[in-house]
Amino acid sequence: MNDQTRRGPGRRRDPDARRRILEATVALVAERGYAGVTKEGVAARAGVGRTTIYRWWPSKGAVVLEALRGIFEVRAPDSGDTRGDLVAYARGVAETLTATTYGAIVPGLAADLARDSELAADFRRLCVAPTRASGIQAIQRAVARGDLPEDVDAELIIDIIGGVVFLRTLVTHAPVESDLADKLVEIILSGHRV
Amino acid sequence: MNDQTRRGPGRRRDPDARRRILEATVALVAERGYAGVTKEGVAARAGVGRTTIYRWWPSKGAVVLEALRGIFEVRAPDSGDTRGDLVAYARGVAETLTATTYGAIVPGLAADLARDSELAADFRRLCVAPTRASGIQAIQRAVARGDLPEDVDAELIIDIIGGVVFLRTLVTHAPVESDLADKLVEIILSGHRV
Amino acid sequence: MNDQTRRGPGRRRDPDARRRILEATVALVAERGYAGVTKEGVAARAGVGRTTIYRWWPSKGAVVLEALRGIFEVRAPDSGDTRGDLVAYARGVAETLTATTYGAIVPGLAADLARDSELAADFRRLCVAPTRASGIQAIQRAVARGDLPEDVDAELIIDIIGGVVFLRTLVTHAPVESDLADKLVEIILSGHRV
Amino acid sequence: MNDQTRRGPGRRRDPDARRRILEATVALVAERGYAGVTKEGVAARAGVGRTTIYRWWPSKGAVVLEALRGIFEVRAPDSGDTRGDLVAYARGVAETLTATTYGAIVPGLAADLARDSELAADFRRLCVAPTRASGIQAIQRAVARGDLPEDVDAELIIDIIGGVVFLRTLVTHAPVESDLADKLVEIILSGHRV
DNA sequence: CATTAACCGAGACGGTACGTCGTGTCTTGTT
DNA sequence: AACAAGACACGACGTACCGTCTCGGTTAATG
Repeated sequence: MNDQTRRGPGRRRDPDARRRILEATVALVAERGYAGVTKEGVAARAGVGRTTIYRWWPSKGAVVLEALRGIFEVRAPDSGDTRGDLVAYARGVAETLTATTYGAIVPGLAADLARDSELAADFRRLCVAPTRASGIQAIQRAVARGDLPEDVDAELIIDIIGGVVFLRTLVTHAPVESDLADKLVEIILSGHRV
Repeated sequence: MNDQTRRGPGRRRDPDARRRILEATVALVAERGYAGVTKEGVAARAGVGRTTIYRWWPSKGAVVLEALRGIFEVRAPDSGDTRGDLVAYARGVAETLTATTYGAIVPGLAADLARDSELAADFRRLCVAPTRASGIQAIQRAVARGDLPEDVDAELIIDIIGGVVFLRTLVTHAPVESDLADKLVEIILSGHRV
Repeated sequence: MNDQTRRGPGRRRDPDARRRILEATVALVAERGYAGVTKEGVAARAGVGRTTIYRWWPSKGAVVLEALRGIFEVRAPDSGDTRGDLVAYARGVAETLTATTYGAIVPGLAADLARDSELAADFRRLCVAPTRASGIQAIQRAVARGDLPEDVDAELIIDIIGGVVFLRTLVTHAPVESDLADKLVEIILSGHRV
Repeated sequence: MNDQTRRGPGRRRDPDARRRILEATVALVAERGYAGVTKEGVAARAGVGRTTIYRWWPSKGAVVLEALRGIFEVRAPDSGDTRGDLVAYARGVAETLTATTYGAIVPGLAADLARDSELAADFRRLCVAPTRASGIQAIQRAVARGDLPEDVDAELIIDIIGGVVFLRTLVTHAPVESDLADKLVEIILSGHRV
């Protein structure tokens, strides 16, 4: 989020302070969930002045995002087997979304995203886009292989997979069964039978 | 949510106070979004003591839920045309989720749902269940008509429709195109071709 | 500063909280001087929410004023001996102004008075006026007795006494000798010899 | 306060930086009063690093003192007329103390003087002593002339003049009437009638 | 018909967190 | 060596809400 370029003379940013802040954030999210994270608490836990957080991040969401962006990563394999690749992708999405930390973050974060479009853009860029891109590539490979029609709406397929898991996790709190991935991929492939 | 049984001698609940609270809540949600609603603000706007809110609702989410549950209602038509009915349902869902008020509420509310399972249960019961039930009935009629196989996973179909719209509205902030409903229903019906 | 009149229904002001606040203020002034008093510190010491202080006093100066107004009290005796009464008054003023607590407060308080005219008015009304009035009465008795001319400027005499002590205490930090009162009164009486 | 001698190799003190700091201080005192002057603000206004201020002055009071010491200067004339000289001196004191800038500084500065004895010493040496010395000389000339007795307490007379004006300006906020100087000198001279 | 208790408005209270400002110390690179 | 720039930990500020609590009033069924 911040590069290491110089910015005129003066004391440089202290990488240790930033590290402690991010670690404290991770710990607090794990312990108390997104709502339980406060700048006050992070600063205290990190042994850092509250001002330092304000200096580098505009909002709580931004800190959490940077601290936890690593967890939002799913990659579709490239095995040559369309069904297998898509199922693996769907399973990855389901596992990530139902994992403890993710569940502790996303609902609260989503609320902030709705009010902070810059944060939302960062979230999409850092967390959503790479995963989606990986899924879309898998679909494009399937098209190349002739397993899906050329005019397939890859975005929509990705959204179907993500949407169902997202909805069940965050809204209906319905279980994400182990065979959900298979069922979804079955419908998607059948629905696009060439 | 509240019965009208007597409760000994003394004054009964003042329906006017409740009404003013709910109206103030609606107004505040519209003006400032879910996060902008506070018990303090509602009480002030409603000309009501803060205590009165505490007396009748356990949380801000509960007030908002009661004040706005009416907006969460989609019903699938019963025209005899499976595709038409499902498209109408999908369009209804999309329109509701993209409507101003809904967008102002759901992200914040979802954050509270994640921390308050009672509120989550109420939300599902009052807002989610009726809409889902209507969609499921439409699917059951399609099965009866022979348009969908008997072993169709109706829940999953409903979740596909809701999930895509939900995801795009709240997370990816992607546009919900006018032909989304058609595309979704096409995939679903093709994916279950008997 | 606040009377005990009703102000509509509701929980009444808690006299215990106010008492604890004022006591903590006195203690902090004694320990650390006026500049060492902070609302934060008072609240912590008094075991009180910071808000409670903000509710009842508009500024730190106002709290200190209420907590310590008792110390600003000098009364001229009425012995029938003009010189004796005035000397006693001057000695009282000198003793008060050189006393520990007073010295710890007044310079800092004076700085606030310069920026807060309401506070300044309260200070004059509560702390300055009664003492001055007592001195002026002594002068009027002297006039009645024929010890001072009828057209004497009583205010000026009071200000000479107070001014010298004030100046030495706060600005020049010069000692206030034990015979200062006698010398001052001598000059004043000689200067108005009838 | 600082000489221009060399001090080993390296860059010498930048007189321009000092000048800019003092000018910025004067401007800020005029605009916002003593309390409105901050090291941060001075540095920003002067286009100077905050460190530079710390290097040369130990406290805000010291900067203000150096920036504004010129305004604290009253000199008694030497006309040969005792009454006239003393009245002129008293008028000068009154005018200085009631002048805008002075009023903006002294109350706040006095608060700092009470806590910083070094600053207090500097203040007395630079601002108070010369003016007092001038007044005392006028009194000594009066004694030489036979207008005042030999054992007159010159310090006390100076303090009477300064004290009354000081008290009215800073504490009672009473007006300093145009004939105050005459009245004071009248009392003083009558009080020492030889 | 008087009692009486539930309900209501108002708001005081101890708190938590916010975002801002200033402080004094420090570090870095430039002149 | 002096300087600008500014990062850092810290402390205090004034504000906004929170959840709990205590009042005095109103009101309507019950005794």
